[in-house]
Amino acid sequence: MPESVEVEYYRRLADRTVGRRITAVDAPDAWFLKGGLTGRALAAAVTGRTIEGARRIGKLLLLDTDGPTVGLRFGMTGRLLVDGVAGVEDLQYSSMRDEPAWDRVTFRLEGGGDLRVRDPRRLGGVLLDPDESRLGADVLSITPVQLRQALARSTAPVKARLMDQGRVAGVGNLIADEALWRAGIDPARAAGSLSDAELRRLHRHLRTTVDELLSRGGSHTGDVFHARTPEGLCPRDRTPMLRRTVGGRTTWSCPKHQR
DNA sequence: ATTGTGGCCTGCCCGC
DNA sequence: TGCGGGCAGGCCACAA
Repeated sequence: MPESVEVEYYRRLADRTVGRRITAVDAPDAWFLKGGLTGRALAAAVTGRTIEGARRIGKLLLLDTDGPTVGLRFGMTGRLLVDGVAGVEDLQYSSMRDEPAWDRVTFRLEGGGDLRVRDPRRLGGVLLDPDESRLGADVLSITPVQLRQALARSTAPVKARLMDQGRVAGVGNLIADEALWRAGIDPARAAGSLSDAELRRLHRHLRTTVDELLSRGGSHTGDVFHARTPEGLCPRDRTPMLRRTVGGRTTWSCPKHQR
């Protein structure tokens, strides 16, 4: 599903729209417009505007125009298409069908072409001038100090804190499980119970996990991904993987080396 | 404030 | 062969 890795691919794809002017907006699905936004208001705000940049904070894609900023969220099944090209071909848990009925918002661009969000399950959304201050440090650039601050003095499971977008932006279920597996930390541990050494280890693995998933091609390319089954064995020590719900999410971990 | 839970969205997969 | 239940997880509302 789109975690920070996929949204980073989307950002790179969206770079193709920089310098192009928006001529029209199609927003047929009112549910997809968030924060009281209407199709009419969105069209009025951005029609005639030129896209000046594409940024990403966590899982939020931001399109800066010479007017307002458009925020795009992809949930777990949303794909970005620019001029008919998909930002991600292989999206776990979504559908690869070419189904225009799933286009929830389309920004038509001058001279032909467009940028659209295709989301079968409608879990994503569009925001106008989203409040960026509500997001924590981005996982691709988070510092050890920021990670410590995000986890310190919390009794919540470390995995839940990692996935709290207001503390660390961009960690979804697969990245959380992969990084904690690599760091040898039990996802259910209280976030505030990590030692300095464990915090440093987690920070290192978080960064390298995301770097590797980016170069491999997606959040589903982690070492532990194929072990997320009832018969799955830990790729490191061949121990049967443990399936639990942690932080409200299906969680796979190794009961032997994750402590 | 913090933490946990349940609901929403709907295509897809499995078993009968 | 068709059908129905369960599942996936990001996000939000709400409760304690």
